[in-house]
Amino acid sequence: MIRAMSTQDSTPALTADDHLILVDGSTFIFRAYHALPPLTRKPDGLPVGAVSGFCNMLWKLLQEGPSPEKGDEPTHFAVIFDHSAKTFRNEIYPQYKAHRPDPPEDLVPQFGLIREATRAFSVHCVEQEGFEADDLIATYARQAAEMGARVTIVSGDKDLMQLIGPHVGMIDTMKNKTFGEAEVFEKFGVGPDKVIEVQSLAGDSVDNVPGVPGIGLKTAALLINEFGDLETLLAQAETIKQNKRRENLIEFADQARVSRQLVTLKQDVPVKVPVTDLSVTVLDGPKAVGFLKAMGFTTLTRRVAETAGAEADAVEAVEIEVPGWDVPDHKGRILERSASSAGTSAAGPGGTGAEKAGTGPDGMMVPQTLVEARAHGIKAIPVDSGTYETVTSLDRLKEWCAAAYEKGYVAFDTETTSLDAMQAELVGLSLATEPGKACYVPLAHVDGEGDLLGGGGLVPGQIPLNEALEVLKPVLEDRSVLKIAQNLKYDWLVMTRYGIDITPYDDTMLLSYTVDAGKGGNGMDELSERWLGHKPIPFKEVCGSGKSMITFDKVPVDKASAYAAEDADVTLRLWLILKPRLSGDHMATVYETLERPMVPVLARMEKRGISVDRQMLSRLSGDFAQGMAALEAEIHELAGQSFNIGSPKQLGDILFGKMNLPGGKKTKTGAWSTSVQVLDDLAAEGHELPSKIVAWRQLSKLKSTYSDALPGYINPETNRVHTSYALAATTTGRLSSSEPNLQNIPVRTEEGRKIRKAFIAEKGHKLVSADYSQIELRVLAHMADIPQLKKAFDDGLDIHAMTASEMFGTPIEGMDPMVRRRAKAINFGIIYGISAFGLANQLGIGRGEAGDYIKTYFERFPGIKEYMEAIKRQVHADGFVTTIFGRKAHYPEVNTNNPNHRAFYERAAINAPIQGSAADILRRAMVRMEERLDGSKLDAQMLLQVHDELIFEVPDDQVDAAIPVIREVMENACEPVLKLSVPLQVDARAAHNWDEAH
DNA sequence: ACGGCCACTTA
DNA sequence: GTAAGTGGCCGTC
Repeated sequence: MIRAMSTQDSTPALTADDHLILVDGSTFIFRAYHALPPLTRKPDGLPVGAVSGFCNMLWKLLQEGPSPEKGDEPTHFAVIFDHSAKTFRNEIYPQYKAHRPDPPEDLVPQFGLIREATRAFSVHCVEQEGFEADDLIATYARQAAEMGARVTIVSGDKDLMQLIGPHVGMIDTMKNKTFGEAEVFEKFGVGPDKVIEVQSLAGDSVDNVPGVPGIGLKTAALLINEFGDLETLLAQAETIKQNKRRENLIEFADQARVSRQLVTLKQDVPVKVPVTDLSVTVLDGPKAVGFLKAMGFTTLTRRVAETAGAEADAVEAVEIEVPGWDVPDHKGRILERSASSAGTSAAGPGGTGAEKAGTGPDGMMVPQTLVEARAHGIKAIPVDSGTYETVTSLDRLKEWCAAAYEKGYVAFDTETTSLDAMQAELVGLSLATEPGKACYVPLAHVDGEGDLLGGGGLVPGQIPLNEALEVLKPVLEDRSVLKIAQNLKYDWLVMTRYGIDITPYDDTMLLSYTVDAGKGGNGMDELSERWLGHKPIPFKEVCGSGKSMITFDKVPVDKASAYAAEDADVTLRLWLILKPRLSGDHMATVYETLERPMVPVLARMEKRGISVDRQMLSRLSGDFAQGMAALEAEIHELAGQSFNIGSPKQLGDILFGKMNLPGGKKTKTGAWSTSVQVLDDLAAEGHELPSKIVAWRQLSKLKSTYSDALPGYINPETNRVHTSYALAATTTGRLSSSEPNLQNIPVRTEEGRKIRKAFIAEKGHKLVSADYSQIELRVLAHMADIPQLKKAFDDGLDIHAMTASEMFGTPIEGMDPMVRRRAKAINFGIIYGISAFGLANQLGIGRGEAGDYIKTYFERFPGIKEYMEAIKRQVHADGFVTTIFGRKAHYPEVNTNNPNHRAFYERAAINAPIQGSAADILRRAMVRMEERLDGSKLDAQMLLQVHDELIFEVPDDQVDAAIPVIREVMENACEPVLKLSVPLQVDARAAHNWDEAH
């Protein structure tokens, strides 16, 4: 509740019981504007997104204070703003913050509104000419701290971190992150008192603080930790060993001193409003309600009215004048959204999402806020690796298993000798049953001190591996205990090799992917920082990296224990937070049907692997090398000199410098472009060299990426290649494949297909390739409901020829192949969120002509145009789009003001439901395929997935029986939940190698 | 030793 | 114009 304090007669000094909150208003405005979805006031389109974020933040702070604990409510409170752009710093260094662009036009009117909002909440609003908000904050913070009061700075600005100390804390409400000395140390590598020294060396490109060239944060911290402060360092600069570093420190000493002045906050501003005057005053209910009503923030209006005891209906919205705002800004780009949905989105972690949140119409809590409440509770228990148990006896292990039974769930994680699950050996295993309650069970640590003899012996005190697994197996396979893991596929694969098939299970990575795809990574470290505000011990701190990396079994047990148990602890906490987020919007169905069941399916596929013909690849490498050598000689001859053909830089110098060919195109970084397009153009002008370069590059790629590299992936135990599929790597729902990537094995050229021929079936078997024909166009025809397309698919027509016929009026019979090619390019373009620029590039025609094609296409297929517009509306309003099965793909930055970025996200959003729905269908097919083949008499095994294709290995005599089963499962993959209005068609073939099967 | 850039491979 | 991963080069660590 708001603390009522009198300010009438006296302004007493602050005491230890007081708590001053200083809100950095200026930075908040910018951050809120960029982080939150745009929001405009209903009647006139006045932009108010940042205002909304600000009001919600302010209200929450006034109500609760910066932390949920009781007694943290502020007694003193002020919002501090920058007065004008020019400050005393510009006199020291004119370029300071000089390259800042003007604020976006729809932000400008919100500056004044936010000051008004501050006053409407009866909060002090302070700014002073000649000083930045940061200086005022520094001054107030120092004064209050000297009086013994606590100070909380509300800001995300790292420049304010120098103020942090015993009395002064900092909180970033937008990221839900608090900063103490530990966080400062993490960021700057020094304590708050040395932040200035580090900043003066490292500089800051955002504020245009120069610093010393060649010195970044890391080096700066190193130097300051060694020398203490800037002046000492500069005085002893001659003693620095590194040549360049020493020279720069000497040459740019004065620049560093100026930088120091720029970053040092002024703590003695002659403030016009004394700190004692900043006490919290009684909220003027009607005043606040009047303002909020005028802004159209219905939810917050109601809440404030309830709390302040004001009758919302009785209060008139105040008139708000915004200079220069009379014409509504409707460029069709910022869509109106209900105030209630925008209102609370600032509160959640990862808060850029615009999903439905907050309170329902009757004020009841809906899941999103429950999730927030829960997250808060979980965060309150610190992650502390000192509290974990190292389990060294069977009795203790049994206790932990009993705790898992008691709870009904347990988070677990395996530690192994390798990132490759097919070669990894179990080293230990961690468990967690409650936040903060976790253990590590070391099983195979060795004392490998690296000496030549000795070492290699098991560290004493570990439970024998087989005995531990005997105890754990019943728990890991018990239906009544849910096993929770992060990226379970890895652990599942490791454990299945030890004879344990984990079930049932949840996977926090897949939970995150289901609800937040597109918002960022789903790795544990990232999720931990996002949801728990905690940075787990990095793997490389335990095992090192690069050449000096050690395997986990060589890690000392205590160190391993801290790392491993923390992983289980964090995993459990993430589950507690993420699992409830599945409620609503069919997210649980998506998780249960498209994500979770994929884990064992993919694990089995990876485990099976595929055979490659090592000799064939080796011969190919030889052939490619010969071809390259011949081309190399010709190329050097034509160039008149020897150079590295693989270096685009050197090649550019030769072609466009020495030989003076007409270049023209440049890359992003300003270098000459030597892309195929450029080289092909040169070849078309009759130059001999470029086409040889293109041919050389093709061979070089085939050799290095495929024929040379693939044999290195053959597992010595199985003699097969085992790729790794990532389930949560793409925004759209596709899988990705790596180490090696088997989803980009060459197919287009004759030379390339030789690589594909090296993928072979085992003796007595065939490879069967089954691929969906035009699955994305079919999905589009269904989603956008296009009669001509649907009919064409029903009738089994050539879809590109039909498109051409529809567009250009030419009959399908005897059609010019070039006409069909254009239509095909357009069909692909549609799937990719077409642009005239892209189509023109693809077809080698002018932008205008390409635009005409698109126009004609939209006239013939108006439903496609409508579909695209609907998607754009949706992604701007909600921040995400959905597939036919309800999978979400988020585009949190789609509302950016950069027109190019905006268009890019719009195209991606148009593509996502098409690509993603197809990916969903594949996933459904794969899950069922595994069940179906498993339950049949067939010995057919699913080995690979390549986006629209599945590859199987089938005994010779079962091929004819397997193919109809495979087709049947794939063609009916949508059913029974969805009846596609277009048939799915699957083509399947069998052969000894992949090239001929495809 | 690591990361950005460029080029090339697939659906 | 969409979605991915890998390898070589090259500059900064």
